Amino acid sequence: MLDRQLLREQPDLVRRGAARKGIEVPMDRWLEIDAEYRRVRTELNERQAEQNRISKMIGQLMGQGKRDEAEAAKADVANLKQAVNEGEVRERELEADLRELEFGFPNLPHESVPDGKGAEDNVVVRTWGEAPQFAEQPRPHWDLLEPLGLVDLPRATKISGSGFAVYTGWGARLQRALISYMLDHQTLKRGYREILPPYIVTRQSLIGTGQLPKFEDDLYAVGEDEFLIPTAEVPVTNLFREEILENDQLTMKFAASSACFRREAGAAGKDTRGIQRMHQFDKVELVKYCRPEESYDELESLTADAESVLQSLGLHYRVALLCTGDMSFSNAKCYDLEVWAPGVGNFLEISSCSNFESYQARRANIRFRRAAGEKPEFVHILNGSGLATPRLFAAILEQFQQPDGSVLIPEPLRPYVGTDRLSA
RNA sequence: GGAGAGGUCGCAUAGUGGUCUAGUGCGCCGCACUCGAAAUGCGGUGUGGGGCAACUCACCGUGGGUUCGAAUCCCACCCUCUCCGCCA
Repeated sequence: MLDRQLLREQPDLVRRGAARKGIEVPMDRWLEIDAEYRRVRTELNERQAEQNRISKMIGQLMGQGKRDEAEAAKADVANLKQAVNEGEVRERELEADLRELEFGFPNLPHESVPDGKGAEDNVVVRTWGEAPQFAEQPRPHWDLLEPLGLVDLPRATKISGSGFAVYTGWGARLQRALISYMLDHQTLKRGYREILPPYIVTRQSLIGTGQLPKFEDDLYAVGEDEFLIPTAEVPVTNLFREEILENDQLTMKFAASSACFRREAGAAGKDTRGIQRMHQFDKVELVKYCRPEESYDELESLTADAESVLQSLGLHYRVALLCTGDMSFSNAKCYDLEVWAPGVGNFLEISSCSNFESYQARRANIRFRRAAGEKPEFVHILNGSGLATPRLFAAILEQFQQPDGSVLIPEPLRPYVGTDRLSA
């Protein structure tokens, strides 16, 4: 959601920003309705004031026992009452029309975001580590999972359908270890507060973070108004919905692990092999609430926090700054972390670190007050995966596979997994 | 799931149809008094919207309704608490 003041006063800025994302917004239509809305509002305002005045007078007349005059005043107010009712209906319609249009306005890209059409125009801003060298062609993770007994995909399909994984034995243990390791890392070393959120949220929460009303088909519904979370971002960002925070509470940093559920309707073709794209997966999500002037510094440090997991495990990766054409609807700037998968022969997207500025805060009505007596302002909200487990799992298998078919566990992970090597 | 009680301005409370544009206490902010503080006194202290402004409108869990007028009456729903049932 964008600021109405901004839409009103700088429509060209909004139009241009949306155009950079390849979206044409109905700006003229919005301005037209807004003008009408304000006209109706002002007129309604005056009529309500008049009605209140007369009603108060009737009260006084009744108190003085002047019944006839009171009855006369009642007759006078009848027309006014009808006009007020009609005005209220009209106002509600216009307000709903405005909101509907506003849901279709994307967040505007930050000036530092490069223009572009799609993934090919993203800019790699840095690369960390070296790609491990192999004497022979390294195997993709889907060829390693079964021999090592880590995942049972056929049986997962049998019990749940395609797009699900059953982690077995050391695979299940590695999965659990990754989550514990990342949570410990982010909470103990990077200052995040741990959150274990519910996996089901209401429709209202999904509107707050922007998945609804546009992307209902991507979600698993478990009732009329309840849905499985597609990411812990949803419950964590909604924690402070409709609240006004104190200035000294900011910046707040949360690390939440959860299962994530995504239907991704019709997701045929891309990245379907192995465990790269699942309907259910685990993820540690980082969420920050901060003051507006700090959000771009916070984006850099959030990205660094997510990267630090990969660095601590010694995984080769790169960071891409997404271009306007590849970034999502509601963010203003976004870095993707891509981990090297030598078996697949590609970098896998393992984290997206985004600054939403006030876009989500405005939808979810999350504000803060700089000092007593001052007007509340919207906070800026950021989030990023830190990290998603299936692709991290896959990258570890591929980067640390050995000639004998075993996989070395990175040093810091060993206490969590309970072994230094996975072998058949 | 059943029965009962309840949801009012940060907190606590008052308010059962018309000076409620919601009172009072606490807290908070400002001012006065003071060398300073405490105490005391005075004033202020919610959110959103419209208007250049004076000002005004909406909001007493949410949504409807009755009425010239609703915190107050009616209907539906949500949530909290207590008890009962069921359950990991």
